[in-house]
Amino acid sequence: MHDIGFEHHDHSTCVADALQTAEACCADRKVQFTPVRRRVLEILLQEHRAMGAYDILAQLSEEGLGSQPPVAYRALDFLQTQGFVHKIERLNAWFACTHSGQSHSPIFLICRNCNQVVESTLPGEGLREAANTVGFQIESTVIEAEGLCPACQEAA
Amino acid sequence: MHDIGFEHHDHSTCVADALQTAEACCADRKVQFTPVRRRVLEILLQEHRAMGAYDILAQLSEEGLGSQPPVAYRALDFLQTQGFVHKIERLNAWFACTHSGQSHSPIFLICRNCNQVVESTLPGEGLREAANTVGFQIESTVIEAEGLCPACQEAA
DNA sequence: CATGAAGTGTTATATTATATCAAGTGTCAT
DNA sequence: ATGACACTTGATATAATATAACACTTCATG
Repeated sequence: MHDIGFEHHDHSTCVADALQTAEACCADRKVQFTPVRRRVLEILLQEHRAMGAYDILAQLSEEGLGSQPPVAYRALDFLQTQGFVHKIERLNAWFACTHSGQSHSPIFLICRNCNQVVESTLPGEGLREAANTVGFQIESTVIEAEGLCPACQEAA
Repeated sequence: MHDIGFEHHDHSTCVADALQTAEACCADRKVQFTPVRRRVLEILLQEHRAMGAYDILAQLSEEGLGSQPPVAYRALDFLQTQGFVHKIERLNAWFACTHSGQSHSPIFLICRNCNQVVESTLPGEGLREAANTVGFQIESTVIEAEGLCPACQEAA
């Protein structure tokens, strides 16, 4: 039993479960869940924290799974596209998704002191309320949406 | 008259106005609105787009206002602290605030095609609704909050 | 005039991310 | 089976973003 997230959490089975979910998901979608991709996801699940690409690369490298940046970035891009990990823009770091498989718009609560990250979802009421329910004290927020502006929608 | 934001906008006076607001604000707060800081804000206001720190630095450099990265980053940090510019994490770029002086939680709509950025604020209803009102089509969102988790609040 | 706080100049370096080309692997239509 | 293609990986190089550290100046103030 470890402290994971902002509360106690039994971490012993969730890594294996999440890997299995991802594997099944890839089979469904007919995309390849290769050893490197699997291992990168596993590392992020085990550590259960936001990790830099180069932290992950260091682990891969120790295990002979590749030692150059593109190896890590490709795997991370793949996992992100499949929705298994998210990039935390504020930290330039990556985080294993805790709702893999389900389509969702995640929000992240990042502790500036211990660097712990918790993934949540936006309830109807808003970000402040989501934070309140877990006792998180917000100091600053990043809210950005990417898409097409009206002019570019017309042009397309 | 130029197209600024997602609609027509008279840009001729707003740069000067914003600079004046910033100047007054700095006087109030007894912080220094130095030439470099002023010029960086002016560049961002004039361009009215998200710019990389090195784009700004290039302009400063042409004008003899400093040629090394720290010059730009220091000015940007200052302007951000004062609330005159925001960092767009998704783009690693900086954007002059369109609501300087007022305290606010900004949200940003970023067009992936033309790279135009519009700053808005979160109305009661939420991000989707804010986008809808200006005709922006959201494809992905970044919602991150930084602060203190419950454990670190206790420790403090 | 000594002192300290804030700002700038400068060198060096750290950190994050991508472009590009070569080579291996599997699928599948012919 | 084999040639064409899509996809993945290996490897080299480099780009882009950001910070550490130290020297120097300026200016307000005790």
